[in-house]
Amino acid sequence: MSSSVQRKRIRKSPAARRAEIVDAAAAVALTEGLECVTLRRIAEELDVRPGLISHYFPSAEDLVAEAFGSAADGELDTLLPARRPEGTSSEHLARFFVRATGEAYDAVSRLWINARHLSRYRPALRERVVEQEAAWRERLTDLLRQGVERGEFRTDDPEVTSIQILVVLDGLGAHANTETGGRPEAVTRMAVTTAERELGLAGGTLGPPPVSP
Amino acid sequence: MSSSVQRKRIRKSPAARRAEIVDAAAAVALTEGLECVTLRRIAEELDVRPGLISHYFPSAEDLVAEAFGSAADGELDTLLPARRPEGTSSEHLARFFVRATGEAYDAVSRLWINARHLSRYRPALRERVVEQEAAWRERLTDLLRQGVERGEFRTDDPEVTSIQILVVLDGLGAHANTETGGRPEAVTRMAVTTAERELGLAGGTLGPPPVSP
DNA sequence: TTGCTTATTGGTCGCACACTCAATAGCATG
DNA sequence: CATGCTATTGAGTGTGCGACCAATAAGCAA
Repeated sequence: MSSSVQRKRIRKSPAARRAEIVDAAAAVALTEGLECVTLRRIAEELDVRPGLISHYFPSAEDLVAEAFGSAADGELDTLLPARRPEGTSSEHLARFFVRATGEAYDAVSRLWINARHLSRYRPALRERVVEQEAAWRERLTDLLRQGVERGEFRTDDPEVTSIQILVVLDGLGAHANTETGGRPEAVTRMAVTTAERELGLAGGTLGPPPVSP
Repeated sequence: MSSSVQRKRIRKSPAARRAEIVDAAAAVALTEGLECVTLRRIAEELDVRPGLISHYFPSAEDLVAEAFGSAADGELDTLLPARRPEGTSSEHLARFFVRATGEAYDAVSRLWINARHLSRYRPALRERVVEQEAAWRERLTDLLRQGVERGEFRTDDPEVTSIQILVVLDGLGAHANTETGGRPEAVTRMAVTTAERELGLAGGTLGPPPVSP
């Protein structure tokens, strides 16, 4: 009756199986946390035996690192698509802030906190975190640079500005696990405010204007 | 020979023993991380049997929460002393930034990341984190309010300003476990810059001035 | 000094984890 | 249809964790 009682083996190509494992691990990492990415948990997810996961990832730590990398990659792509066929830089940046401030982003904030903490003990994960930090920074820097070229933004150093924006976002996301009540609007708006200030934009260009009486 | 081979029991008052346990747990939390606060680890630290720790903390989670609370309390007191007999508010705030930006603060940043993440799974710890967030916010708000009263600072809402400063500090501290190279000065200075801007102070009032040619 | 309260021990249990490896069976290939 | 390669299983190892509890002895009070 239940499909969980599966006896028959399903044999897949190494590439396909590996991808399947990484996908499942990334999903678990994003929803339940990186410490739930265990051989048993992922095996259960795919309805295979734990030994199989070990076969593809002889060290469990590598799977955890891969899970984070994959999840972060995916999030970055929806947050700041590499290809931006149409729209102004301001529009792209505004969309970025909408996504990165919405409640749906909490899961991503949690993942980053998770990874940043766990990387204290796991070198393989730490490497991935450093990689992803660079990737996110570069992707945002690219967008800012494009805006500068188009004359939309004005900043001496797009990279410094993008780091500043990301620092504020990290600070806002830090509370994703504890946040209870609402925050003052001046706090919620900090990321947008920072961007507008550092890019020489008028208030309200990148998001809802501060306080409408 | 070795003092670790201790047979003789040392019987202490419950209050003293409990305090001793919490102190040891706080120290381990600060240096090795909250996941190292285990019955066995703390027992070893005090050269007693694990069962004794269980006796004082029937649930290990409560010990972890207590360890974080104690460590955070201690750090807050050296960072923002409640009693400020002498000196201007600017001086106190400047000292705060020196401490909260120095390399010695990395351990504290790590502890906060640790606690914020772990509180995802442990309700008792989460409560403590929320408590400490409030305590830190209030302590900083008090300092800002005092500065406003004395005419040193100018801000509409000291609490909002203090949250903004703390958000930036959280953002800067987020990388305590991965930081490799140096950061641009404009990033390092973000906390001070934010404070100066939001408090209507001239650049350089609260820390080393930006870029000396 | 004796006795009593209770802080402390030592041992045990069950659980979840990563890791190992010989045996097995799916499936593409001929 | 038979065969060989190898993806997959099943079973077992060792570790560290929290929790539990009866037995023990430290040190205070009588």
